[in-house]
Amino acid sequence: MQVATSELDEIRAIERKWQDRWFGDKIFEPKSAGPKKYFLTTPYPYTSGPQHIGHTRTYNVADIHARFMRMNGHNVLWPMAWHITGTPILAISSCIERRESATIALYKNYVRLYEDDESRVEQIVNSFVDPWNIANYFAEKIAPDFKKMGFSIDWSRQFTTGDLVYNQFIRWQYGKLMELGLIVRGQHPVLFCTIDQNAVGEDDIAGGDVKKISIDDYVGIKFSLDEAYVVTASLRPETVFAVTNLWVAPDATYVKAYVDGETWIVSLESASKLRYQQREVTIIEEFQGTSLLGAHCVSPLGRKIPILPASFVDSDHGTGIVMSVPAHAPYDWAALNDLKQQGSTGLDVDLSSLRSDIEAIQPISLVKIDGYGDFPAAELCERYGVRSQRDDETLSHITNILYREEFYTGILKETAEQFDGRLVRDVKQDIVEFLNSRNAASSIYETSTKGLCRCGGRVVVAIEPGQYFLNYGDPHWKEKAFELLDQLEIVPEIYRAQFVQTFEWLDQRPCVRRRGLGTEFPFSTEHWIIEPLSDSVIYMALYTVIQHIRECDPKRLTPAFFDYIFLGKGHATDVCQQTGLPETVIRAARKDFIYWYPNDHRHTAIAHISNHLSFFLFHHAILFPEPCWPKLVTLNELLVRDGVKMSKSKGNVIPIATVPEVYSADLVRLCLVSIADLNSTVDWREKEVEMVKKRLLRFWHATKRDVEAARPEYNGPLSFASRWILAATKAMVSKTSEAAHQFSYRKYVTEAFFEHLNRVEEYKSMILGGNERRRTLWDVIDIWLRVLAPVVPHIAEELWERMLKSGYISLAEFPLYDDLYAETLPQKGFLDGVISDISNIQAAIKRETESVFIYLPAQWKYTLYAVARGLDDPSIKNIMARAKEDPFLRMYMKEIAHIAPDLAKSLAHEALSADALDFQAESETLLAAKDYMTRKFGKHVHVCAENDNVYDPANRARRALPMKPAIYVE
RNA sequence: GCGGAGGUAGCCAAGUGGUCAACGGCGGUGGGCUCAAGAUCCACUCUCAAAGGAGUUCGCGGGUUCGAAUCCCUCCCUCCGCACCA
Repeated sequence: MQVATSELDEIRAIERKWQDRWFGDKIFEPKSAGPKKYFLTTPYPYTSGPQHIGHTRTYNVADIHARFMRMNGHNVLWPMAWHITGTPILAISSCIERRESATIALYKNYVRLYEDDESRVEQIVNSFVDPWNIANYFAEKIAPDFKKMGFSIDWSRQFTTGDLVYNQFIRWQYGKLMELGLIVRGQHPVLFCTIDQNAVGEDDIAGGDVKKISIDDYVGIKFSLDEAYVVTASLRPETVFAVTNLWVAPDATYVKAYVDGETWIVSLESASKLRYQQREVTIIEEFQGTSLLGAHCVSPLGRKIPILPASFVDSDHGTGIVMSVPAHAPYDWAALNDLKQQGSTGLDVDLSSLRSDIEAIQPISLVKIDGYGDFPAAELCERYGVRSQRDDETLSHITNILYREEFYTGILKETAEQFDGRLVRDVKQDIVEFLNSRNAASSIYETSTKGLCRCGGRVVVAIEPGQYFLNYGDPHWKEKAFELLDQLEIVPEIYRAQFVQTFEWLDQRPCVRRRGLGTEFPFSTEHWIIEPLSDSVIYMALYTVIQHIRECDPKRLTPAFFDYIFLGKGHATDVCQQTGLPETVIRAARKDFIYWYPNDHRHTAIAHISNHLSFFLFHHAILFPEPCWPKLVTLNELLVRDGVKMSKSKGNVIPIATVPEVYSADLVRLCLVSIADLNSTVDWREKEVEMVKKRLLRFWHATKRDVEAARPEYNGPLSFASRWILAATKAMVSKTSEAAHQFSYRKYVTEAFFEHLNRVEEYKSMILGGNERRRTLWDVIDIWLRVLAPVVPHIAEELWERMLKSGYISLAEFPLYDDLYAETLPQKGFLDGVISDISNIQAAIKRETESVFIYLPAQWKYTLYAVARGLDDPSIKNIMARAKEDPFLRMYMKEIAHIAPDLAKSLAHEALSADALDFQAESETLLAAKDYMTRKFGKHVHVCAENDNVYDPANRARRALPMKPAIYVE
């Protein structure tokens, strides 16, 4: 917001003017007919709040490309709709209902972007207790925001994923998947709120966006104690071979309970959490942890081990009972150490009766890892200076280090009996089976960290019975998906590997949830809602027909109808009879679908590769025939601000709604593509924006002046400078066109905007005025504006109008490349070299000078160069030999011997010979630029030739070489 | 750990076999303009030399090549994804 704004006012007014005209005239709503159709899609926004400049990056790339394609004669359809499915909107709604101040403040700020009246803001936010109001409010506001960016979207095809039409469409999709046997049922652990009695997502968890909670799959290991099992929970079951004792928290409450018919001893908290995991739990008695102390239980391996107290044990984690493996677990080592040096436990427990047990404990070494001895936990505790089990931070840090090291590189020792020599990471499943064979293992889920639901309830792991899954692991489905992927073009191509990776790894995935907005799952009497990532994968197809069916009675939109329009199954007349829909509607929908599908191009952010985009491809592969498969996916990286990720909590988000006030649409559009290529992060920095703004204004003011009058009359000859700028403009057309086809829009704007602006300014300093210049600039601008139009359409449109052009530049034809005057390009390169040499020399001599003499080399030197270039092997020896054969060159053998070494060297550089000029071209260039150079250096510039008997006091002329004339400054 | 991307001058960042001491921007220095500031323009901004020159540079270390920022190998470091979350 540091950007000074007033000088942009004129641009902003222009932007509003053209947006009104474009959308008023509906120029971005294509006819469903004609050659070269181009169907482009981008994600429909999730309407839980306003869009920010980060989202804008994606749409900006899409828009620039859409505009480029349109100007290149394509019939472009780029529609937009609104995603409202899922729990986030619901979560916000319930926060507002609970009058949660942070959420209310946040949403008031959002609404203030659009409303001036504070009482109205209040009223709108209050209405958000109904989630539909949130969805609808932001859907209505994001569209105008996109218009303010000038995005060339067809707004006539909007829908939301909560519309009845959409629900029918999704039911058809899931009906198909069901028929194909791709939906399966199963049990599945989820995060669950104990108050809401519902599954929770990241958005439901307090601080869930910062502190991620995941589900850990623990192995419960049963230790016999009389008729009961003392159950521990471990992520590393192999350590059962090195267990020396168990730890309990003496102050905590434990229970003896029937769990699925067995008697378990676990903490009270654990018992209640187990109930959520489809277990039958009946508590028999409660007691304090102290009463377990000193008991000896029997490990699954038959070892007798004592139960001891430890203060680090959390009764609310796992089962509240910990398997002690002092050799490999830093906490255990520290706790054991505390006990052995009595008094440092920090617990009010009488250890006297446990003394002999404690003394008897010896750590058991189990895992071999490089760089450590038998007891890595001990080594790490010493290295990090752990004093007691209460050094929680250090212990948790070194536990992580050690567990990772042991898990990925550790090898089990003979202590592990039949698992001796196995890699730790490979052995987990076998250990579980081994324990199971002794009825000593049981699966227990626990959250990775403790969390609360926004409603205040505890988040625990629950097992949902009868969850529906999409079976992405189905071999036939996978095969089809890979087939599609092989044909799919991906830009930037580097992301293909991530798709392959995702495709290989995709397996069963839950596709319904207990709550949220969306489409009810059609094959269950229970209440299941198809979740957001599962209902948003083939909606592109709906865009092609929505205008025909929007007004239809949704009940008539049966599977038979969708089968016909999307798959061509059956006959229109039959469908008409079955559904009661007008046959014209059915036929028109089918026709439009056939015209627009496939989705030629989908552009989105890389975050979607491992989910949305892969699902998009999977579903298309199985539901649609090959000709309807997507053709191209392009991707962009994310956007950060001053090196920091934008997020609500950091308060560094720039909403699109503020763009027209703080910046300008064209400015933001230009910045977003000029800062970084698709495959790198855009870092939004005000300084850089400021720089781009200055250039943009410079372009605007200069070009505005250049097109002030009508096209000037000029029929005279064109000077070198004019021919060069025309050729350079055409070369720019060719370079940008190529860049656009490769989606290198950064290159596109660098070439078309920044560099060309410099070139035009240089041209203006080469030729000061007159009709030739005015006329040439006019012709340059005519081409230039059309190249810039996709990026800065508003300014381009305005200047186009001021040039008295008819029609929108947005719909004009992209300029074509031709090579008229192309010979001036190497000449200009030569001139630049000479100018830079003169500058160098001038800078080096540091004294007042008046004149510059440029000496072009003698003709024989050009001959020598031409001869040398013709050699297969231009070595010094060969050059000399060949020169000797030439009667003309033979006269200069002494000089040639001097030049040959450098010549041989420079000929190794292929490029030098490619743009070689002859004497004629070089002298023409220098003479044409003489006045320009004189002005530039403020000195008389003289162009002479080496043989002229010319003024040459320093005897420099003899150093002249082709492409490198001699220079004397006096 | 697996998979992916990347490490380039004070900072950001282009460049993927020779036109590379390496585009561009920021920052810095000097200068023009101005009463002055801002804005703007010009020059310089690795080291040395100072008539267009030389040397040493592109994470570390090796290798291939007439020639490497660019290709190959070892290592070090950073970022992203690894699921039920949009």
